[in-house]
Amino acid sequence: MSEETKDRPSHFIRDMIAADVAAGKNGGQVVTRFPPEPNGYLHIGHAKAICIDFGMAQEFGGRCHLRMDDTNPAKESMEYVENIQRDIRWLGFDWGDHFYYSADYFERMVECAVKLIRMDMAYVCELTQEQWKDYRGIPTQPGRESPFRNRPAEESVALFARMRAGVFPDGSLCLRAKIDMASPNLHLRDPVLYRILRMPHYLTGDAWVIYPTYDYAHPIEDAIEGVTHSLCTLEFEVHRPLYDWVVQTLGFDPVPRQTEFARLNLTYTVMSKRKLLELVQGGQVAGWDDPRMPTLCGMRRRGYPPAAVRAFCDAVGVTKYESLTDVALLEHCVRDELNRTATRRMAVFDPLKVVIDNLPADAPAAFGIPNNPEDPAAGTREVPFGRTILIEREDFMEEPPKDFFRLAPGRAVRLRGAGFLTCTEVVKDASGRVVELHGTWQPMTEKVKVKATIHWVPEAGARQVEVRLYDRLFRVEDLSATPEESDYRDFLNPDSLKTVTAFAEPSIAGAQPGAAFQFERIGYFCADEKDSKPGAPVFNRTVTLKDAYAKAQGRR
RNA sequence: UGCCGGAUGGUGUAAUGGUAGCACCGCAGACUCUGGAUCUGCUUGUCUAGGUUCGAAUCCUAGUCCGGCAACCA
Repeated sequence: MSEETKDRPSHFIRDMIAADVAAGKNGGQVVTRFPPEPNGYLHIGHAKAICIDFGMAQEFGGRCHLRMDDTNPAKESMEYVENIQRDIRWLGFDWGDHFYYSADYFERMVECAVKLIRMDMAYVCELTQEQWKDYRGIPTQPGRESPFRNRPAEESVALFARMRAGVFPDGSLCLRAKIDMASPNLHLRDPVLYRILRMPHYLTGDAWVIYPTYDYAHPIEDAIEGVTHSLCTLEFEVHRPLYDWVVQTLGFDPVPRQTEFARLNLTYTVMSKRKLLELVQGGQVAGWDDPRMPTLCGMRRRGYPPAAVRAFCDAVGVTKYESLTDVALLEHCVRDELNRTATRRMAVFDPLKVVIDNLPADAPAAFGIPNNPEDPAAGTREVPFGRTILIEREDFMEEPPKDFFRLAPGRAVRLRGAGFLTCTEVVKDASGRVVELHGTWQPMTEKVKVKATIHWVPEAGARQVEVRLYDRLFRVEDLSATPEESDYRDFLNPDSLKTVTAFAEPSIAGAQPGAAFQFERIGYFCADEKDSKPGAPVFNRTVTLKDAYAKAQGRR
């Protein structure tokens, strides 16, 4: 076990693999796989699976294959394949040379199918889907055997060959396993192995008109690749007997072993490729990589560091309990990482002008302020100072309550990295709105006793930047507990995006796309990787900073 | 009411017959050139009922509740 993972709490899958390795199973080898279907983008739920699949292999000195589970050409495409690869690399995992497609094995799967037929373990069935529904039976009652179940093997072999040759229309015939029509497990009631489907496959084009089903293809793929531990989510639990039937009946040795764990659910979001696709197509979000999306590309654009996502996946654990994880845990992991790594800058979102009346001629024209107080190695940057500065409007109150520590008439605060400011005069317009403050400045050497430090920006040289303030996509915590007759889209948060203009210190102009910042006292932001232009970055709010004062206000 | 699986504070997760712990959230305080971070402390939990045992979250029995399964989807 590697250093990095040694002190992590264990879970049942790690324990199982450790026991297998200790027992010398598979020669002590650990081979896992992550098998996405390329019909959508990867989301945070997949991140959990990726961390488990790749993480277990890494931890036990094995390998993890990346395999496109592309046995249904209907919704699959190369665009998805490429983005899946990019997102996994971004998350920090590498499959080396072990990249595969289910389509790689199509020919081999046909050979296996013929073998099954000749073993009298499969047959070509001519029942329509309607008829089959009737033959299959229901959970509480056994099904009936197909009239085609006992046709001679060679007849099935011939029909199967003609199926492949495109002699029959879509859906008219199929190849079924011959297992047990009375099984209490529906998946064992002569499941379909191959269906006829005239649909171009993004990889094989129109080379095939028959496609294997997941239940048949997956175990064969695992077995061919030498996968030892086939880890998947709970909904495949009832498929496991079929998985085992396939690899055992075909005589693979050794056989891969399937183990299931609970998928990840997060509060305030949906985690289904179908729904995410609908949001994209319906225009409720700007695309798969909209920063509000729980997709990996959305989180990247939002500014979530991959290390934070990995830390989160470690933190949620691995069990068979279908839980709903509080998104606050994810946000905690993001803050934790960004606090250590993000470059500090100052930006004022709702400016209030302050004129310093006593600024001496020899006052510093700029201050060197640390880029990251948590990391001295990050150095400092120069922030120009001058007679007129901008402060946050909410950092001033004309009549402050007792628990407000910031600027007020006659009161002093520290200006971040730039000495002290005392408010001497409040200027209002005709409507009584405060439009300007006057004050006096004292250098930091004077050690004025203050209870707060506020951020500021020099009026001259301040850069106006576009900032997108993102909030949760949905208004309700648990979308699965929503009324039956409602649609998840009814619960979209109308305030999930607000675009504002902020005034930032001059150095912000040099922000590189994708770079992470903390705007002090406000939150973490990243320069948008798509919309930023040289010298004119656009920012996405990653997550706010905690704000104890605002929280206390909310309680009042 | 068939099969498979699951239930530990508000949330997530440990403890595998021997002091129910950790993290997040929340609350309180200390500290602080970010009302951030950090540090300290606190509240809250073994689904129910029986049983085995010196001792049960853990083992047994019977219930309850929740999730999944009846695509030629994955």
